[in-house]
Amino acid sequence: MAQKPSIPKGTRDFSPEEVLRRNYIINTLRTNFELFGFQPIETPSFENSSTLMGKYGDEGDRLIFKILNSGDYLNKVDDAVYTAKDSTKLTAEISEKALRYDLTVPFARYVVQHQNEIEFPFKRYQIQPVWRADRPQKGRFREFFQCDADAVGSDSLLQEVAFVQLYDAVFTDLGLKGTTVKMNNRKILSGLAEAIGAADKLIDFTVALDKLDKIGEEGVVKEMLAKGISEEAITRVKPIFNVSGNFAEKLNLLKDLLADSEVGKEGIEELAYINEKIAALGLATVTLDLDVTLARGLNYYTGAIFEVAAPEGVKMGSIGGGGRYDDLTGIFGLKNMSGVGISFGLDRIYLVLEELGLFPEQAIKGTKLLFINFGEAESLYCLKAVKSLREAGITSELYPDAAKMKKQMSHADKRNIQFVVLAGTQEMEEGVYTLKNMKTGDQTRVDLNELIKALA
RNA sequence: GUGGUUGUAGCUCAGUUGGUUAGAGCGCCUGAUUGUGGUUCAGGAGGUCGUCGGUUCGAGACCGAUCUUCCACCCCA
Repeated sequence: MAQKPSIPKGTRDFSPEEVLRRNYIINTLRTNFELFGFQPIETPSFENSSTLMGKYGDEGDRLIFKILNSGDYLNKVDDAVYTAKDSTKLTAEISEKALRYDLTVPFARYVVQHQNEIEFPFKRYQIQPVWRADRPQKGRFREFFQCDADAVGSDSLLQEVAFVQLYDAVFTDLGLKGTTVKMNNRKILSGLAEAIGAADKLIDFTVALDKLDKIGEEGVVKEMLAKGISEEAITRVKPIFNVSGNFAEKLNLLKDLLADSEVGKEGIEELAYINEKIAALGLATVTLDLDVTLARGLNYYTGAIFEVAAPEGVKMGSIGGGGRYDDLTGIFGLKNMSGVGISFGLDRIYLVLEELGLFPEQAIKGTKLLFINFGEAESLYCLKAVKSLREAGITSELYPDAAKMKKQMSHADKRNIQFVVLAGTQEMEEGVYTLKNMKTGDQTRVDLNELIKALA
């Protein structure tokens, strides 16, 4: 079947069942975002290249989908650039638009562009697809949705507190028990690097540290050595490789390590503040934890760092993450605008809910009742009932053709429709409907009012 | 971007060192059953073996390219 049509790699079609389930998650997110006072915005699928390029590092630039200019774009290219075959330079000349790579940079652009209309602090949420020219892997696609909530224009740590509560509210609503919100702080990481005399190697240090649960202590040490961090420095920082205890106990250990680091102490204070407030307010299902190894290649996070781990026993990486960036909008010329935000990993949450069987039947049901079509007169009789049922909020429909009964029944069965109505001449004469429960096989004759009552 | 891996019916997969007409299960269609689906029984349809090229008397199998799948790295949600 060579001629079979296909979709680009890393993209997906969603079946009706999948869309219903995704919508269930998205609706839960949207409800809670709004409950917490976040306002929805949307931005275009594509931006000017200049808005996106250079914001995600060299690696990021490579992964941005570029959109070819319209018209005879090659004809306008500088001859020297064309003959040189320098892809980077050529790209700039033949493409001036690119697909959205994440929601954060467009949001920063939005804030700067509309700064005079926005009332600060501004809290927005945004649920839209983004695109990356990455090589697909399990759970990694070239088109996927991001579900972000961010707050700009406030340095208050109460924002961080609210985000922990937001995670708690969402995962509680989804019935997902046992998730852990892991927190860290960029200032602690800076402090650690400083304390061991490797302040200049902060990024290498954190990237290596972040891999602890993946490659183990030995692997991390090896990578740090390879990056030029001294053995002595590594020995000093080793206690954090296997810290245990609760949030406060871990903080105490850090206090010793970071006693001489101003920035480190600041980070500890921030985390302690957040932990105290959360402890006083209480959480329903989420556990708040401190994870010093949390670093997630986040060059732009300056304060809090969040990551959400799925319940233990579920083989799944993080299902959410976020953090604070003090200079969110600086790249677009608006200084001193601090932002903090979190993201929910829709696809991964979907996989976790599916694995644990947590999608509620109710939220994903389609049509509840199908009327079997026996002919012209009977259809009209049925359609009158359909109208009343729909007014009563009951999803119902009439099979469009007077096809063989077997075909219609089988259709109801395959679509998982729980009830069918058989209404032929007999029922019409008596003004009743034969209602059949497809699960139990039970059949009863009811009038319209009873029919509505039976399905409500 | 680097290294590997996968592709045979709608789906999941067999297919011997290269040898007639490529199979199974499930699904699909028809009938048993003209007012009863899901179960059962009988029958049937459906494949240029991802694509293009090469080796060979002969290729689903071997070689090359390309696309696709999945995995590791890089990076990331």
